[in-house]
Amino acid sequence: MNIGQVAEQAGLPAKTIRYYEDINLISPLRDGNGYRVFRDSDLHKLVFLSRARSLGFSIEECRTLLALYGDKDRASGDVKAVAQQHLHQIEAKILELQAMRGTLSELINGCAGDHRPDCPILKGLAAPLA
Amino acid sequence: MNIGQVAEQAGLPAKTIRYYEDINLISPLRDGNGYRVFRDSDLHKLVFLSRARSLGFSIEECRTLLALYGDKDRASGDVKAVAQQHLHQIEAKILELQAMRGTLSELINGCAGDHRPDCPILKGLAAPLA
DNA sequence: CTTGACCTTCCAGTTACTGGAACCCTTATG
DNA sequence: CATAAGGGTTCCAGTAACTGGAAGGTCAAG
Repeated sequence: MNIGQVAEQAGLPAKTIRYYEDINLISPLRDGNGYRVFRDSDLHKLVFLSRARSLGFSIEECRTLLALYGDKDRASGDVKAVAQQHLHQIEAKILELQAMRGTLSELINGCAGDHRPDCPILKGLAAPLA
Repeated sequence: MNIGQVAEQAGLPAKTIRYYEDINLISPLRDGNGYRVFRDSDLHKLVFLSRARSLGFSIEECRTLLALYGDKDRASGDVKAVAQQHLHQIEAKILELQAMRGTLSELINGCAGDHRPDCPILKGLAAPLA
Protein backbone atom coordinates (compact mmCIF):
# COMPACT_ATOMS: atom_id res chain seq x y z
CA MET A 1 0.00 0.00 0.00
CA ASN A 2 1.17 3.49 -0.81
CA ILE A 3 0.77 6.47 1.47
CA GLY A 4 -2.35 7.73 -0.27
CA GLN A 5 -4.30 4.56 0.30
CA VAL A 6 -3.18 4.09 3.85
CA ALA A 7 -3.99 7.73 4.55
CA GLU A 8 -7.52 7.24 3.35
CA GLN A 9 -8.00 4.03 5.27
CA ALA A 10 -6.54 5.35 8.48
CA GLY A 11 -8.30 8.69 8.15
CA LEU A 12 -5.06 10.62 8.53
CA PRO A 13 -3.40 13.13 6.17
CA ALA A 14 -0.37 11.80 4.32
CA LYS A 15 1.66 14.62 5.85
CA THR A 16 0.84 13.38 9.31
CA ILE A 17 1.82 9.85 8.42
CA ARG A 18 5.21 11.03 7.16
CA TYR A 19 5.57 12.95 10.39
CA TYR A 20 4.79 9.84 12.40
CA GLU A 21 7.54 8.05 10.55
CA ASP A 22 9.92 10.93 11.26
CA ILE A 23 9.35 10.57 14.99
CA ASN A 24 9.57 6.78 14.81
CA LEU A 25 6.01 5.87 15.62
CA ILE A 26 5.89 3.72 12.49
CA SER A 27 8.49 2.25 10.16
CA PRO A 28 7.04 1.47 6.74
CA LEU A 29 9.19 -0.29 4.16
CA ARG A 30 10.51 1.35 1.00
CA ASP A 31 9.92 0.42 -2.57
CA GLY A 32 12.62 0.54 -5.25
CA ASN A 33 11.40 3.95 -6.36
CA GLY A 34 11.66 5.39 -2.87
CA TYR A 35 7.94 5.23 -2.19
CA ARG A 36 6.84 4.12 1.25
CA VAL A 37 5.21 0.68 1.38
CA PHE A 38 2.75 0.10 4.20
CA ARG A 39 1.98 -3.36 5.52
CA ASP A 40 -1.25 -4.28 7.27
CA SER A 41 0.57 -3.96 10.57
CA ASP A 42 1.46 -0.38 9.67
CA LEU A 43 -2.15 0.35 8.84
CA HIS A 44 -3.26 -1.13 12.16
CA LYS A 45 -0.84 1.09 14.02
CA LEU A 46 -2.05 4.15 12.14
CA VAL A 47 -5.67 3.39 12.91
CA PHE A 48 -4.66 2.92 16.53
CA LEU A 49 -2.83 6.24 16.52
CA SER A 50 -5.70 8.01 14.84
CA ARG A 51 -8.11 6.77 17.47
CA ALA A 52 -5.82 7.47 20.37
CA ARG A 53 -5.08 11.00 19.13
CA SER A 54 -8.79 11.67 18.67
CA LEU A 55 -9.27 10.73 22.32
CA GLY A 56 -6.74 13.38 23.19
CA PHE A 57 -3.75 11.22 24.07
CA SER A 58 -0.48 13.05 23.46
CA ILE A 59 2.03 11.68 21.00
CA GLU A 60 4.19 10.43 23.85
CA GLU A 61 1.23 8.72 25.48
CA CYS A 62 0.48 7.18 22.09
CA ARG A 63 4.04 5.93 21.91
CA THR A 64 3.59 4.24 25.28
CA LEU A 65 0.22 2.79 24.31
CA LEU A 66 1.58 1.55 21.01
CA ALA A 67 4.40 -0.21 22.82
CA LEU A 68 1.88 -1.87 25.14
CA TYR A 69 -0.26 -2.71 22.12
CA GLY A 70 2.67 -4.55 20.59
CA ASP A 71 3.67 -6.28 23.80
CA LYS A 72 1.78 -9.53 24.18
CA ASP A 73 2.96 -9.88 27.78
CA ARG A 74 1.75 -6.48 28.90
CA ALA A 75 -0.32 -6.08 32.03
CA SER A 76 -3.68 -4.47 31.36
CA GLY A 77 -3.11 -2.54 34.57
CA ASP A 78 -0.35 -0.58 32.85
CA VAL A 79 -2.68 0.41 30.04
CA LYS A 80 -5.43 1.33 32.46
CA ALA A 81 -3.07 3.55 34.43
CA VAL A 82 -2.15 5.56 31.34
CA ALA A 83 -5.79 5.86 30.34
CA GLN A 84 -6.92 6.89 33.79
CA GLN A 85 -4.31 9.57 34.10
CA HIS A 86 -5.41 10.95 30.77
CA LEU A 87 -9.03 10.83 31.84
CA HIS A 88 -8.18 12.94 34.85
CA GLN A 89 -6.56 15.50 32.60
CA ILE A 90 -9.64 15.62 30.41
CA GLU A 91 -11.86 16.10 33.41
CA ALA A 92 -9.67 18.89 34.74
CA LYS A 93 -9.81 20.59 31.37
CA ILE A 94 -13.59 20.31 31.26
CA LEU A 95 -13.86 21.95 34.66
CA GLU A 96 -11.54 24.72 33.56
CA LEU A 97 -13.54 25.38 30.41
CA GLN A 98 -16.81 25.30 32.31
CA ALA A 99 -15.47 27.94 34.67
CA MET A 100 -14.46 30.07 31.69
CA ARG A 101 -17.87 29.60 30.16
CA GLY A 102 -19.54 30.69 33.37
CA THR A 103 -17.57 33.87 33.72
CA LEU A 104 -17.78 34.73 30.06
CA SER A 105 -21.53 34.15 29.97
CA GLU A 106 -22.04 36.50 32.86
CA LEU A 107 -20.04 39.21 31.15
CA ILE A 108 -21.89 38.71 27.89
CA ASN A 109 -25.30 38.73 29.53
CA GLY A 110 -24.56 42.07 31.07
CA CYS A 111 -23.62 43.68 27.79
CA ALA A 112 -26.20 45.51 25.70
CA GLY A 113 -24.28 44.79 22.53
CA ASP A 114 -25.45 47.89 20.73
CA HIS A 115 -23.78 50.97 19.26
CA ARG A 116 -23.03 52.55 22.62
CA PRO A 117 -19.52 52.36 24.04
CA ASP A 118 -20.45 51.34 27.58
CA CYS A 119 -19.42 47.71 27.93
CA PRO A 120 -19.47 45.46 31.01
CA ILE A 121 -17.32 42.91 29.20
CA LEU A 122 -14.40 45.29 28.92
CA LYS A 123 -14.99 46.47 32.48
CA GLY A 124 -14.96 42.89 33.69
CA LEU A 125 -11.71 42.22 31.90
CA ALA A 126 -10.08 45.36 33.25
CA ALA A 127 -10.85 44.34 36.83
CA PRO A 128 -12.08 41.02 38.22
CA LEU A 129 -15.76 40.85 39.05
CA ALA A 130 -16.62 41.06 42.73
CA MET B 1 7.53 50.73 37.91
CA ASN B 2 10.07 48.10 36.88
CA ILE B 3 9.17 44.82 35.30
CA GLY B 4 9.38 42.89 38.57
CA GLN B 5 6.78 44.99 40.32
CA VAL B 6 4.43 45.12 37.38
CA ALA B 7 4.78 41.36 36.96
CA GLU B 8 3.73 40.81 40.53
CA GLN B 9 0.80 43.20 40.31
CA ALA B 10 -0.47 41.85 37.02
CA GLY B 11 0.11 38.24 38.02
CA LEU B 12 2.19 37.55 34.92
CA PRO B 13 5.79 36.30 34.60
CA ALA B 14 8.30 38.95 33.57
CA LYS B 15 9.18 36.79 30.57
CA THR B 16 5.62 36.95 29.37
CA ILE B 17 5.53 40.72 29.74
CA ARG B 18 8.68 41.08 27.64
CA TYR B 19 7.06 38.82 25.09
CA TYR B 20 3.95 41.00 25.05
CA GLU B 21 6.15 43.97 24.32
CA ASP B 22 7.88 42.04 21.53
CA ILE B 23 4.58 41.43 19.80
CA ASN B 24 3.45 45.00 20.40
CA LEU B 25 0.66 44.43 22.85
CA ILE B 26 2.23 46.95 25.19
CA SER B 27 4.86 49.67 24.83
CA PRO B 28 6.47 50.56 28.11
CA LEU B 29 8.92 53.44 28.29
CA ARG B 30 12.64 53.02 28.86
CA ASP B 31 14.80 54.38 31.63
CA GLY B 32 18.28 55.78 31.08
CA ASN B 33 19.79 52.44 32.09
CA GLY B 34 17.72 50.52 29.53
CA TYR B 35 15.24 49.22 32.09
CA ARG B 36 11.58 49.16 31.10
CA VAL B 37 9.40 51.70 32.89
CA PHE B 38 5.72 50.80 33.24
CA ARG B 39 3.05 53.43 33.64
CA ASP B 40 -0.30 52.78 35.28
CA SER B 41 -1.81 52.48 31.82
CA ASP B 42 0.66 49.69 31.04
CA LEU B 43 -0.30 47.92 34.24
CA HIS B 44 -3.99 48.23 33.37
CA LYS B 45 -3.37 46.69 30.00
CA LEU B 46 -1.41 43.82 31.51
CA VAL B 47 -4.17 43.10 34.01
CA PHE B 48 -6.62 43.18 31.14
CA LEU B 49 -4.46 40.78 29.15
CA SER B 50 -3.99 38.48 32.08
CA ARG B 51 -7.73 38.27 32.62
CA ALA B 52 -8.57 37.85 28.96
CA ARG B 53 -5.95 35.12 28.52
CA SER B 54 -7.26 33.28 31.57
CA LEU B 55 -10.68 33.29 29.91
CA GLY B 56 -9.08 31.59 26.96
CA PHE B 57 -9.00 34.45 24.48
CA SER B 58 -6.17 34.04 21.98
CA ILE B 59 -3.47 36.65 21.73
CA GLU B 60 -5.02 38.00 18.53
CA GLU B 61 -8.42 38.21 20.18
CA CYS B 62 -6.74 40.01 23.06
CA ARG B 63 -5.22 42.44 20.62
CA THR B 64 -8.67 43.18 19.23
CA LEU B 65 -10.20 43.52 22.69
CA LEU B 66 -7.38 45.76 23.82
CA ALA B 67 -7.96 48.03 20.84
CA LEU B 68 -11.66 48.21 21.71
CA TYR B 69 -10.72 48.81 25.34
CA GLY B 70 -8.69 51.81 24.30
CA ASP B 71 -11.28 53.15 21.88
CA LYS B 72 -13.70 55.37 23.72
CA ASP B 73 -16.01 55.43 20.71
CA ARG B 74 -16.30 51.66 20.36
CA ALA B 75 -19.66 49.97 20.02
CA SER B 76 -20.30 47.46 22.77
CA GLY B 77 -21.79 45.26 20.06
CA ASP B 78 -18.32 44.78 18.58
CA VAL B 79 -16.99 43.59 21.90
CA LYS B 80 -19.96 41.33 22.47
CA ALA B 81 -19.47 39.73 19.04
CA VAL B 82 -15.87 38.81 19.83
CA ALA B 83 -16.85 37.45 23.22
CA GLN B 84 -19.73 35.46 21.85
CA GLN B 85 -17.67 33.85 19.16
CA HIS B 86 -15.16 32.84 21.78
CA LEU B 87 -17.92 31.47 23.98
CA HIS B 88 -19.05 29.27 21.12
CA GLN B 89 -15.54 27.93 20.75
CA ILE B 90 -15.39 27.14 24.45
CA GLU B 91 -18.71 25.36 24.28
CA ALA B 92 -17.61 23.34 21.28
CA LYS B 93 -14.46 22.35 23.12
CA ILE B 94 -16.43 21.30 26.16
CA LEU B 95 -18.63 19.07 24.03
CA GLU B 96 -15.60 17.55 22.38
CA LEU B 97 -13.95 16.81 25.71
CA GLN B 98 -17.15 15.38 27.12
CA ALA B 99 -17.35 13.01 24.19
CA MET B 100 -13.75 11.97 24.79
CA ARG B 101 -14.49 11.46 28.44
CA GLY B 102 -17.46 9.27 27.62
CA THR B 103 -15.59 7.01 25.27
CA LEU B 104 -12.56 6.80 27.47
CA SER B 105 -14.62 6.02 30.56
CA GLU B 106 -16.31 3.15 28.77
CA LEU B 107 -13.00 1.71 27.73
CA ILE B 108 -11.57 2.07 31.21
CA ASN B 109 -14.60 0.53 32.87
CA GLY B 110 -14.25 -2.54 30.73
CA CYS B 111 -10.63 -3.09 31.66
CA ALA B 112 -9.69 -5.34 34.55
CA GLY B 113 -6.48 -3.43 35.11
CA ASP B 114 -4.59 -6.36 36.51
CA HIS B 115 -1.48 -8.32 35.54
CA ARG B 116 -3.15 -10.10 32.61
CA PRO B 117 -2.54 -8.91 29.06
CA ASP B 118 -6.14 -8.93 27.85
CA CYS B 119 -7.16 -5.29 27.53
CA PRO B 120 -10.38 -3.78 26.15
CA ILE B 121 -8.76 -0.35 26.06
CA LEU B 122 -6.20 -1.45 23.51
CA LYS B 123 -8.87 -3.35 21.61
CA GLY B 124 -11.07 -0.29 21.51
CA LEU B 125 -8.21 1.82 20.21
CA ALA B 126 -7.34 -0.70 17.53
CA ALA B 127 -10.89 -0.64 16.18
CA PRO B 128 -13.76 1.70 16.97
CA LEU B 129 -16.40 0.41 19.35
CA ALA B 130 -19.64 -0.68 17.74
C1' DC C 1 5.55 12.91 -25.52
C1' DT C 2 3.12 15.20 -22.43
C1' DT C 3 -0.29 15.66 -18.87
C1' DG C 4 -1.89 14.75 -14.34
C1' DA C 5 -1.88 12.40 -10.27
C1' DC C 6 0.99 10.41 -7.41
C1' DC C 7 5.19 10.32 -4.59
C1' DT C 8 9.77 12.31 -2.46
C1' DT C 9 12.61 15.65 0.63
C1' DC C 10 13.44 19.82 2.97
C1' DC C 11 12.45 24.30 4.98
C1' DA C 12 9.57 27.41 7.28
C1' DG C 13 5.62 28.73 10.00
C1' DT C 14 2.10 28.04 13.52
C1' DT C 15 0.75 29.35 19.35
C1' DA C 16 2.22 31.43 23.38
C1' DC C 17 5.33 31.22 25.77
C1' DT C 18 9.68 29.21 28.61
C1' DG C 19 14.56 28.11 29.75
C1' DG C 20 19.09 29.42 29.63
C1' DA C 21 23.37 31.82 28.59
C1' DA C 22 25.96 35.93 28.85
C1' DC C 23 26.06 40.27 30.40
C1' DC C 24 24.86 45.13 32.71
C1' DC C 25 23.11 48.09 36.91
C1' DT C 26 22.49 49.07 41.77
C1' DT C 27 23.02 48.61 46.51
C1' DA C 28 24.86 46.70 50.70
C1' DT C 29 28.52 44.78 53.22
C1' DG C 30 33.39 43.22 54.82
C1' DC D 1 37.57 49.01 47.26
C1' DA D 2 36.16 44.42 46.01
C1' DT D 3 32.41 41.69 45.73
C1' DA D 4 28.14 39.42 46.14
C1' DA D 5 23.18 39.47 45.74
C1' DG D 6 19.35 40.62 43.35
C1' DG D 7 17.47 43.27 40.05
C1' DG D 8 17.52 44.17 34.92
C1' DT D 9 18.91 43.40 29.51
C1' DT D 10 19.27 40.72 24.89
C1' DC D 11 19.29 36.79 22.04
C1' DC D 12 18.88 31.93 20.83
C1' DA D 13 16.65 27.64 21.09
C1' DG D 14 12.99 24.57 22.29
C1' DT D 15 8.18 23.12 23.16
C1' DA D 16 3.50 20.15 20.50
C1' DA D 17 1.91 18.33 16.57
C1' DC D 18 1.49 19.19 12.72
C1' DT D 19 0.74 22.10 8.10
C1' DG D 20 1.92 24.64 3.81
C1' DG D 21 4.72 25.09 0.06
C1' DA D 22 8.57 24.63 -3.13
C1' DA D 23 11.28 21.77 -6.13
C1' DG D 24 11.54 17.69 -8.18
C1' DG D 25 11.17 12.27 -9.23
C1' DT D 26 7.62 8.39 -10.91
C1' DC D 27 3.99 6.28 -13.25
C1' DA D 28 -0.12 5.22 -16.14
C1' DA D 29 -2.96 6.95 -19.82
C1' DG D 30 -3.94 9.10 -24.25
